[in-house]
Amino acid sequence: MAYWLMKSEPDEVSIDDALAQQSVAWFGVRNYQARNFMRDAMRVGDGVLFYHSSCAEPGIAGLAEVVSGAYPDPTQFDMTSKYFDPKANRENPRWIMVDVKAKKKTRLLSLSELRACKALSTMLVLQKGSRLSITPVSEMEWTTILTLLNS
DNA sequence: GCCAACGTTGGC
DNA sequence: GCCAACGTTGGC
Repeated sequence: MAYWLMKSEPDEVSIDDALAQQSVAWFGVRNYQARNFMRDAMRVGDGVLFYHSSCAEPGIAGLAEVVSGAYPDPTQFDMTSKYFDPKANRENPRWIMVDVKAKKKTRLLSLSELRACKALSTMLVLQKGSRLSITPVSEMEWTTILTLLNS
């Protein structure tokens, strides 16, 4: 059992949008490191911190769970999609995704609050210049965040 | 909209 | 394999 932080732009898929669906297909990841995390390390049942990025109030907005293994992201083949990749082909897909099920909306644990918590200073998402949309979260970080959410 | 930081591309 | 140029991310 591992833990992850996954960024979503609430204008595209917010925690409310995700809760309204049975599960959310995490399409659109176009970074090899993030892809490799999904492909090589994620397992069904892993815990997910649902993070709102590129918005007025960035931060953790909910809890979710990985509910599928990795499979090809169809938007790479869709010429009308902004995620279309001309170098991808069906025989050898470049980009994959997983399905994520939102479990609950939490209070907004803002970026500033995360930064203020010393126990969370190791979080990859808080490192200077970090842009990865999917990052592993340690068990200690996960536990600390659950505690913060209940306080 | 700005801009720092990072990732990717492609010529050499 | 190097590295300049370009594109993207994402907080502010």
